[in-house]
Amino acid sequence: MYNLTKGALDEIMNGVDIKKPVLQILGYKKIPSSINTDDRYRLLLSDGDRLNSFTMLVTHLNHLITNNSLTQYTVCKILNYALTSVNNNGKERRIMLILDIEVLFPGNEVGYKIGNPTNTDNKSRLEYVTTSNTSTATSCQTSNSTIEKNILNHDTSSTSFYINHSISTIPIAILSPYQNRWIIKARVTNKSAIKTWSNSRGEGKLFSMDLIDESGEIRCVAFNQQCDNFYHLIDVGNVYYISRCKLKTANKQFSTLKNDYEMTITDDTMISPCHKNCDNIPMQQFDFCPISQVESKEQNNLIDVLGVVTTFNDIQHITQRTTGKELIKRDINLIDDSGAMICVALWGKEAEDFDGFNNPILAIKGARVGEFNGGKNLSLINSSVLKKDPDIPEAHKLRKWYAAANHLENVKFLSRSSGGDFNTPLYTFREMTEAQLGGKLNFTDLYKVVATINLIRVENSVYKACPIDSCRKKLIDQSTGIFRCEKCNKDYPNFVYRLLANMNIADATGNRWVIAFNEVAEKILGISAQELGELKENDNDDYMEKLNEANFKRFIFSLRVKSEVFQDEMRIKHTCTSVVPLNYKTHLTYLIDEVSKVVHIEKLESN
DNA sequence: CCCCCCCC
Repeated sequence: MYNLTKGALDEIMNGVDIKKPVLQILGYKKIPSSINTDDRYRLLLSDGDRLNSFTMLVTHLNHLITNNSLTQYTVCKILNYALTSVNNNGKERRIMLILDIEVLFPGNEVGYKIGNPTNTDNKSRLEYVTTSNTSTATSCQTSNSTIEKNILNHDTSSTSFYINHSISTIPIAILSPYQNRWIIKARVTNKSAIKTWSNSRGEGKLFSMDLIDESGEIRCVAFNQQCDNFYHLIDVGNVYYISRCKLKTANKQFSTLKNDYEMTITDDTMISPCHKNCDNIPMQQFDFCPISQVESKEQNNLIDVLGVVTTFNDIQHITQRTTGKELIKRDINLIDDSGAMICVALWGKEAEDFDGFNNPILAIKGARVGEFNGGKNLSLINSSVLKKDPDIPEAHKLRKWYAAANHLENVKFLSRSSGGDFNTPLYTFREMTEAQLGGKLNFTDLYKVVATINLIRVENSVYKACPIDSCRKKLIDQSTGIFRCEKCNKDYPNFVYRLLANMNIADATGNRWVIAFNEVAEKILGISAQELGELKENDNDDYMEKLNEANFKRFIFSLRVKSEVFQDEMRIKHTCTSVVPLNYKTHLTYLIDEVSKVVHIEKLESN
């Protein structure tokens, strides 16, 4: 009824590569773990003849235990495993590390122990084992040092020396601070730039890289001298033999890599390129989260996404508030077949060099989830990896999806920019009036309009305001260096400049008088309230010129309609709540599904 | 030994 691969366990423990053995689970045990590390599970396996409990599940398969997929009597196929050894009270013990497993028959369906398996004897553990297949990597105390000398002291030109040898490497998944004298064979999937730091504990430089093999992944950091020694030897995408790094507990806060540890390069570390038999070492691994699901992710979560670039903004120069540091940022919009679109922030050189034309596909590992204006967004952080047009099946699938029509219909926009609100309609002035008359637009509703500034009223565009945050009323200048606030009923020696831009803006269908205050007015005028106030004080011509510069500027205005009674007359007031500059380079990120309308307006205006 | 990820 159930065909187990009889005799497989003994053979596996003796280093014979058994392809996909079928085994029965007779039990499992949680291995006590230290704080901050994942639990490890040890399985009791049977091949029908023999029992063996020196088997371990790789931690990223722990969910199979917790979701009860690997219960007693389960018959499963071991799709991939690695043989390794651990130090067990001074004795070397071979361990079968299960890297991938498929349940053939659930335990409750099988319901009994197959055959009458007996304990394997786990002796002869120190003999050297050759393996022709690197998937059954082995580690053996006695042979390691010789191999290390042979392979790692060679310069890169003579790497062919060891290519066909069975090098005793261990899987990344079992690296721990308690393992020494190991070698791993791993692919570098990401390499940071060299970074310098300076703090109370000292200063220095470092670079880090992400390493991956069949069993797992780990971050590796090189400081100072080692940073200089190794930085130029490492190429992203290549496979290396790496030995003798120091392991320490990883700080999960800064990395998405699935490993409890990270490693530091030491004086003794040796790194040697491996050019052959690397096909089994995986490339970058992603765990893509559908964009629609980002909505329910918590702030600061690190996630992987795959999406098509629909639009991208110009770079922005930003001053970091806390440090005054100049930052370069670029926002791009990603869409995927989950029907959602999200704004992703790139920083620094990555932002500067980014080319988003022709709708590239981006795979991003470890982007940070942020919240703004009630929406969600993503931001690349130091440890994030950005891959453009990756050659992976998911990307090809997404490309096909994007090439088909309708992908921008019914898109859910997860991000809210400060400029435009996706939820507000884009109207022409005529449409806005019709909407009001038709009862579609309430008097408190926001709407957007693409318009040009005809004229800014010069009078009162900048004024001296009450320094009290909650007041901000226009002060009466006593001409004695004392300013009176009638609202507070107080005199102040100081004031703050505030802006009030009273503008006439027009599109092809009409025009309106609108008012923009402070931050929004600063954006429109391209000058801070303080600067404009000083300009007005010092040089009226410069002040006038600055204001006139704003004429004929084009924006997407977000406007709020408000009615008020003024001198017994009902008036409608339009307040500008935000603006997005419209220039030929700006991609209208927030207007994806309304681009045709913008184009339509532009045509009208050019007539 | 480092990086807590920037801005609207």
